[in-house]
Amino acid sequence: MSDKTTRDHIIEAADQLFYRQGYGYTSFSDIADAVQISRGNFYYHFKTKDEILDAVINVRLANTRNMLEQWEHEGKTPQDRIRSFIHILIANRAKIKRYGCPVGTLCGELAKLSHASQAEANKLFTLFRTWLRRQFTLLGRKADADELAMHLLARSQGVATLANAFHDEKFIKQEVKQMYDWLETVTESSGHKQT
Amino acid sequence: MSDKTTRDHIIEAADQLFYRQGYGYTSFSDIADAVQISRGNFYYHFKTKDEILDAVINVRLANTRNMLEQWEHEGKTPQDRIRSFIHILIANRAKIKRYGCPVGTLCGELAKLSHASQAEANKLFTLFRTWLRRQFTLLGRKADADELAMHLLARSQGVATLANAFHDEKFIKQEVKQMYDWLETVTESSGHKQT
DNA sequence: AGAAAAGTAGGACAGTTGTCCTATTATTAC
DNA sequence: GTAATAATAGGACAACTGTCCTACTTTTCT
Repeated sequence: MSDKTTRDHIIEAADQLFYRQGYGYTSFSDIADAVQISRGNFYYHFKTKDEILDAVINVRLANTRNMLEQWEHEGKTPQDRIRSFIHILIANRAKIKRYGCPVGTLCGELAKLSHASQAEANKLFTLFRTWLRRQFTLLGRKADADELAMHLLARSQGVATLANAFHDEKFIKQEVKQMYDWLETVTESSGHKQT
Repeated sequence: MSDKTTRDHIIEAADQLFYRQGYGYTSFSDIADAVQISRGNFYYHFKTKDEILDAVINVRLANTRNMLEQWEHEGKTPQDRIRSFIHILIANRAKIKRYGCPVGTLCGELAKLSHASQAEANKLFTLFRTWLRRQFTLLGRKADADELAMHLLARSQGVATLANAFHDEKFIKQEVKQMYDWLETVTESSGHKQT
């Protein structure tokens, strides 16, 4: 173990810093300091800042895929799996309170920057969207599966944004409970046709 | 009319640029160019960048207060007034698609920056929250008025975030319709419990 | 052991940032 | 009309940015 290369350490540090401070406010020096490496050496591993960003996004994409796959295996029913998604708000509530949602804040920042990697970052959203859509389809809501997926995604994003602004963890719990309830109603009416 | 001082023009330009590009990515030069003023003269009106930010936030606070007051007068019922709130997602859908929510993105950025004006910016959220809470109270939902207000705020934020990421206006309309429906259910159950 | 490759350090570079100063012009007050 | 004040322009300043180069050290391979 601990076979991580310097490159991996850089990506890891950048990942954290991009989340906590944002991409634009994180400098080469910040990352170099965190990894305890000289700024010169840095250039050996990454030519540009955009290259680091791409690497970070790719790592996040890989991690997300793994997480979704695990949920897929762990959850016996689509409801269980969707509950796993909702639960990340609880599991990460402390960080969300301080830094917001890693996906939402990154995509938001890159949008303002009109950054070239915007599309890549949005794939993180798409990953969740597609996965959720599949779960809702399995739930018998094929017709509005995507709508439901987007709805749930949006609610998660809203919760993260407000929890961050108001520094309020209790609000997260409050909303998560409502999301679980909402999921029940979706499940119940799954055979029929109702919202 | 057109009695706006140079100072006002600066604030106006900064307001726009902060929304479109974000606070951190907007430089003195950007604003000076927009107002067609030299960077040197700029310093005469604002000593620091933070001063401009504070001025912009104050203008936004004032505008928001006016807007809420207008809704208060226009709407005959609390339902009408809350509908006015929901409707801004529709009215501003083009800008939201491109730049996200002005309040949410600013607060998010300042949170990452740990900026001193964070609390001031959050007052924008509080303004909506308090106003919505009052409307829900008038609706007979005194007990959970704040909860409902936060819920609606969160949903708006989530819609804005995703509409921005996916560049999707149709999603806004879709969710707004659901929010109107949700408001109906909140309204219905209000009279029965208590008046 | 010695050669080749991989990794590291330190600093140069030009550009931009926010801040600040001074000289000059426009406006106002008496 | 002249003095005082307000407003503007242009540029200096140090600090920082991302990028890039070169010299040095460590590791790997034969």
